[in-house]
Amino acid sequence: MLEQPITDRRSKRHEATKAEILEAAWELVRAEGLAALSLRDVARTVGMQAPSLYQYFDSKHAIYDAMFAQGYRELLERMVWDDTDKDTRAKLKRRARLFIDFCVEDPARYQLLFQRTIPGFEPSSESYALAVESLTYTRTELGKAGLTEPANLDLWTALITGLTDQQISNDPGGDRWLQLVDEAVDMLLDHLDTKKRRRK
Amino acid sequence: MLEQPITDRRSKRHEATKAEILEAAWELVRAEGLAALSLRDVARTVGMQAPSLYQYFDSKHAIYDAMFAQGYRELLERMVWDDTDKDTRAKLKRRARLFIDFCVEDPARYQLLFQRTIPGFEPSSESYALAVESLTYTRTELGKAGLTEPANLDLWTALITGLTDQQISNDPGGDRWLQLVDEAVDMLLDHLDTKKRRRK
DNA sequence: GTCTATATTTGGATAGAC
DNA sequence: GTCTATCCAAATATAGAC
Repeated sequence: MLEQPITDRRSKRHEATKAEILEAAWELVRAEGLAALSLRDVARTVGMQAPSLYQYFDSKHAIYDAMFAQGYRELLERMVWDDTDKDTRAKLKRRARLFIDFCVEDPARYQLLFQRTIPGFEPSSESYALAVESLTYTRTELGKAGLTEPANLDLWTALITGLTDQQISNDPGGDRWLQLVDEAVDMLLDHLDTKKRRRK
Repeated sequence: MLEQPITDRRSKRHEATKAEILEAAWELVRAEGLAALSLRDVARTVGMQAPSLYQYFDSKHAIYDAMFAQGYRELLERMVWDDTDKDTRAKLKRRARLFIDFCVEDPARYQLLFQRTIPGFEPSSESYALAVESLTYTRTELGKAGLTEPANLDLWTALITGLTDQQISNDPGGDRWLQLVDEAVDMLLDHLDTKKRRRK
């Protein structure tokens, strides 16, 4: 009897406000840097007073945690969306490009998801599960393309994150390293082909 | 007449204390994370009160700046020290290994020197000059080994920082990506050889 | 050159009124 | 659910005594 339609409407409003708060947090983090986020700023951006935020998030870390989860959900979504079958090389190049674009378009997010830089922050197990899922998914995809050996997967991740890192650190907004993605993937695949052939 | 020997002794002592402060800062940063550094902690570690530090450094950022310079001086020193002539491939492998070891052995220093993560900190022009010098030196060395084209140098830096980044982020204390350094360098050099041969 | 005392700011978080 | 008021802690930095 207490469960009325109004409850749904309320919780919907609640979720909407949470989303609004997170959007403000992303905005600030992109502008001021990940570590510079403050609750007062977030509140001001959404037109609230800081204490009101506690109706939606238990702490500042809870906000980081929600952003962490949101980031990985977005990445997973893009990967699944992109999942068409095609020539292996072309597919791997697109995969690489998809990941690098995702990182480069929002360095603050990259920092949050892939680097350990906020002192004291660790994702909740629920959020962390999303990170694991995205890693597993990537591994499966690479496996389908013939990249199965652990060492080869490690070489892949090193190459891709290296391009990402350099692009973000040394040419933000440009494409100096983005241009090299296709060549880099070819280099890696050629290398693995040669390795295989030699072993026979 | 005012320049007496005592002045030298005093300034020597002063420099020694500065060095002591920096050593304490490194220690803390390695233990607590780069961003977590506080003047109080530094002072306590060297057995001082926080305000006394201002006799040696104008601000917290000045400490970061001195650490930044120290880091690059150390890197330059190692690079020059390692500078023996030898087979090109072996030399490049050693160069790669030297850089990656330098980064991996102190992730906090890596963060300070190569990533932009402390909000508001920018190295002074004197310190930045050391960063440029180390980059120039590296480029010269790679040039001697035949790596001259900008795109190829960019591919090199991407590969090396990628290995570094993965080793630090995903296997701290281990050698999962360190093991791959030689293979990665071979991969890159083979690729460049092939490229050159094809163009002829 | 080091200290104590303190100013100042900032920011996370809580209590309680409305 | 939002606010005001406030607490508390931490941290940079300065003033001035010794």
